[in-house]
Amino acid sequence: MKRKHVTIKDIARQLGISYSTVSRALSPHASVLVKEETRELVRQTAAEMDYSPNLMARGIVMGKTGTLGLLTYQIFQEAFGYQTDQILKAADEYDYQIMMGVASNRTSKNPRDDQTVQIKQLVSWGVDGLLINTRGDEGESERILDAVKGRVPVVTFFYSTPNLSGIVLDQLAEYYEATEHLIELGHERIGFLGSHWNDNTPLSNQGKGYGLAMRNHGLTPNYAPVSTINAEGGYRLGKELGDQFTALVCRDDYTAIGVCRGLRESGIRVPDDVAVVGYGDIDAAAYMTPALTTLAMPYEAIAQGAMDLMLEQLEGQDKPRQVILKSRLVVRESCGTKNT
Amino acid sequence: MKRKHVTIKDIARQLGISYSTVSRALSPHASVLVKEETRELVRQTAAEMDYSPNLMARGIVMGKTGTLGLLTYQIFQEAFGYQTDQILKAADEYDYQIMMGVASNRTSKNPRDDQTVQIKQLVSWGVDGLLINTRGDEGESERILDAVKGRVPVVTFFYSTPNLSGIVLDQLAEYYEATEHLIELGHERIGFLGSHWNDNTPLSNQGKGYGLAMRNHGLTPNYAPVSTINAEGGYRLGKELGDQFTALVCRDDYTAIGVCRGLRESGIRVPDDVAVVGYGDIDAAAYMTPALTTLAMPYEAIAQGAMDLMLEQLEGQDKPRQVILKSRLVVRESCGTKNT
DNA sequence: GGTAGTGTTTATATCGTTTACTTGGCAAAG
DNA sequence: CTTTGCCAAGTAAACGATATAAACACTACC
Repeated sequence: MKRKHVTIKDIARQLGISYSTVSRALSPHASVLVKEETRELVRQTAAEMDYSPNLMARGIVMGKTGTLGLLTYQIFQEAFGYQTDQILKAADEYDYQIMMGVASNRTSKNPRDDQTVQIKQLVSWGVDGLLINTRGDEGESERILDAVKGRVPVVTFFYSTPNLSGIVLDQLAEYYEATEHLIELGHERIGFLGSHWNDNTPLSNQGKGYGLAMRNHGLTPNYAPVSTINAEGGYRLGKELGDQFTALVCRDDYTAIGVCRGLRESGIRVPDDVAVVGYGDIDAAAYMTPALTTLAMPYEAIAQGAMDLMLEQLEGQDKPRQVILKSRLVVRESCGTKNT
Repeated sequence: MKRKHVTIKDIARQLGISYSTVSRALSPHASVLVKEETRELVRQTAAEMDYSPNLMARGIVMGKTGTLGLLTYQIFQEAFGYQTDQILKAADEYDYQIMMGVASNRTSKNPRDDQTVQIKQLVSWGVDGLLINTRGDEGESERILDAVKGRVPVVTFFYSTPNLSGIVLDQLAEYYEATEHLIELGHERIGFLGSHWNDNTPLSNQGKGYGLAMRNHGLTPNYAPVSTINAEGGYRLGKELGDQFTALVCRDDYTAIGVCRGLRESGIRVPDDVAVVGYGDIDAAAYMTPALTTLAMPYEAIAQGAMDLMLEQLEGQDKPRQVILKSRLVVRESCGTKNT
């Protein structure tokens, strides 16, 4: 089974012409230089012979590939999926192909899961730029900067990364708004289900926004740790929460869904006894019972914005620029109403 | 802003040795041929100079890239995410890098969304093989075969593709089992919410399995069309279903979640009045109220199996082979119990 | 001292492209 | 009838790597 790919030389040999002519005829930049007649002939035989250009060869000589690297993690969650889909679409709009890298938390024999390793891998593959879905952890910005070493432009999105261009989701403001909404509904014993509320990572802005809103209204913040983004963690916590709170702000929709279940199994009703707010607005959020009040992230704007920043850098601009976006609070059933 | 990448020649010049020595010293295949001393020296200066190998150049001369193309669609749904994640993991296990293509249903100015176009693109990028998440539509097998033209090995997964190696999910058996479970619970007016039940696409096997189970138990199948995989479609249908059925088998979990909501809004209780079964076992399924009875797909086995088939073909085997897998029925609350 | 035999390094060809740089026609101009 | 000017096609040099063959040391042996 020989899997020989047809090359430009094969076409040239077949037609008895030089291969540079074939190259010119097949060139996407139709900046003349070849007789229309031969161009047509070449194009036609190329199609007949199932020729497909070797993009590696092209990339190597042109010095660019028309490809952007997209680095994500936890691809299996809906929010990441929506985000990825929008990025794909935005890149497509400008004729860029996306090469994906996933740096998950999963452990494997080789250290591919590491963000740094993935970045180097993508750079080695010759991407023209790097779009990085940040996770908001300690020293992330420096780590990225160090891995890239200025070889390609970088645009991050989601959590802020100083010294790098990026789209930042203002989670502090988002969680302030969500918490304030609960306060306005009359709640006082409001808990935050999340992580990193007292360190200085960008990830901590969720808890910070919540805490600020609480204190600004003379209330005492009360945090409960949920370290992973899944329903299980929320569920377990929900079962042991008791009547400690009358409202809960969650780090994500999965946790919110889990906590609703856990509360219900302990005989606590949502929203009658406890109001719940999630984050992400996954597809199920609007259709579960009770329908989940949540913060809907502006996926499309993030993707569009990230792409804009990328194009800006590809055109030479190298001063980092940050664009701040904010999720929209979608009020549904799970947070209850004023007279509860 | 010059973004010159460091090459093997730069290192050679720096060290005053020939670049072929550098190449060998840096070679991953440690099949000797270079003095340990120089190897170490080269490795070290390479690291210092932030050298990263140009994988395109390597790929072009070696004739293979260590990369597999993964073609998916509707990446934003959880099931696809889980599947992709498992594929990534399985590929990683064998030191293959995944290059992703997404052929969604979305419309864009250029026809990139087309499966055929994506396949050609991935082949052009020099992938060593193609893993294709099939969608089960008309003529898919021929379309893939025609786009690939035997240039690279192909392994499909999910829906069956004659003449191609692949992992097939036996949806007929799965839906037979789910339907039979409902029948055993005493239901007779069972409806199917899905699509393509009366054509001959692989996609129609869901409806076929349901229909077969019904008829084998002397019941009459009753189909309701749901063409997209989201909660909205199920929701709308749920609101107008009335008391037509006492049980529903759905094409996916999103539809199931939507239909539960729709039914509830019409004053119909799940599972007391209507039992519901979904497909996919997304994270929310186990934690919603009522917890969703659903078919859990064997993501890991699919990924592992697909990878095995791929390796088999990479090693020269070119006789197509199909492996059949089956989802597991996870019984939860939404289908109720015997004495309803 | 010449031949053999190792162990290392260096030239050189190659992979599939693009892209200056040339060359070969052929018509218009001098 | 030579010169100028264009257009189209051919030559050859990159691009960044690998691989094979050739060159070079240096020790060992007769």
